[in-house]
Amino acid sequence: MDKRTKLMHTAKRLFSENGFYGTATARIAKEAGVSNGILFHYFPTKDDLIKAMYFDIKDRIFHYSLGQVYKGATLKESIYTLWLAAVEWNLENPEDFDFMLQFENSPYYSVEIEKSHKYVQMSVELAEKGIEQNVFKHLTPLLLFQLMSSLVDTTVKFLRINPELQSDIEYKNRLFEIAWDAIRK
Amino acid sequence: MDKRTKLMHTAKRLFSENGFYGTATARIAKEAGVSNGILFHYFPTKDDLIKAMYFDIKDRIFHYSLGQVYKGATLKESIYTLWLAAVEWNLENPEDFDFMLQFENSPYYSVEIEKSHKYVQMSVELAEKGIEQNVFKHLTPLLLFQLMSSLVDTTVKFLRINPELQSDIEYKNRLFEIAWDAIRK
DNA sequence: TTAAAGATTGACTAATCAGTCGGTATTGAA
DNA sequence: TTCAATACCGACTGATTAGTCAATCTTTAA
Repeated sequence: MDKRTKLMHTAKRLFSENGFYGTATARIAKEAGVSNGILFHYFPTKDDLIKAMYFDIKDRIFHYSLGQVYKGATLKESIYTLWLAAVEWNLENPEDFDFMLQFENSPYYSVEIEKSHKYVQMSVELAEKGIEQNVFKHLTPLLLFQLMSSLVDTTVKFLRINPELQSDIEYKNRLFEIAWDAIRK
Repeated sequence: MDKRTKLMHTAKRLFSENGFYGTATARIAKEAGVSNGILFHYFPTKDDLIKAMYFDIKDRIFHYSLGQVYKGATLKESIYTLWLAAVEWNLENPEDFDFMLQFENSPYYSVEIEKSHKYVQMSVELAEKGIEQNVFKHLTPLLLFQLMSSLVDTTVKFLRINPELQSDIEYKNRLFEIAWDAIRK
């Protein structure tokens, strides 16, 4: 693993444990086993590091999710697949999840940043389709996506505190129905 | 306004603009027009200040919401009133809203802190009632509350970017139906 | 073989920060 | 009026922080 990646891994762990505030760049470098200087070689500022990490995480969850949906699936099936992919990815990557929540609720975040990502663009397109087909409630597509996302986040938080339910696919299906009922007509 | 309150007001503004990370205690004191020492007189540490602010905000939204519900209301009416109260309070107090989101998604936060508050306790009781009456989905009451809360947050964020919809009560009702559909049987 | 570009180091610094402290002013109850 | 508790001040400090820099090593391609 190259040093740039090592830095991001360590930073992710420290940020999710101690927050942006509580994590010194020197500590990131030290625990990553690299020099202090190399951190600023790859990321000119601490903020650059934080932003780079955010886009990296979004990319990874995007590719993971995309690999799950299959052509010819109904709209509900596609939504279900994406919902489940997001839930499971976040459960399997708790540090990424914590980091993302922190980032998205910090002053770093803006709607522009959100919209700029392919993951959101794809989801919005799907929402548009659902509205056209009269399956979803007639609301702004972006809103439907945001509602869905926040329900995914809440579901993940809940399943983290109740790990015994994580493998119960029946229960997960019931959790999906919440999200589905929220957006469907 | 006493200095303790002044400090909390200023801190709220600065934290919501620049985050916990980006806000120095000295700056809070300066912009509040009080001495540096008095901040630490009332709040032994910066963390104490942050936590005190969080509980203060939760108290205020709790009393505001409680004043809105009336006896003899149906379950759906009560939920609607609480939903609307939360949405409007957050819209009218954007700094409190931003502060709270930041806090709840930072390492400061835990389920214990959440459960400790009367606002949550009252909401959970209401959720239990809804489940008993077979009106709500049969899921953990705390989960139903958390889902509701996250839908409120998303709604508030959305209405902030679309201010022209804030006074459209018809539209707000449609936004409420999302939340209602999510939790009802 | 050479030379340029990129990777890497770690000691260093100027700025900033949370929190202290010694002292003064104000209040309120006895 | 007294006295103790509390409110308040702001200069101060020791620790920490993000970011720099001059130097060395490694890689690559001509």
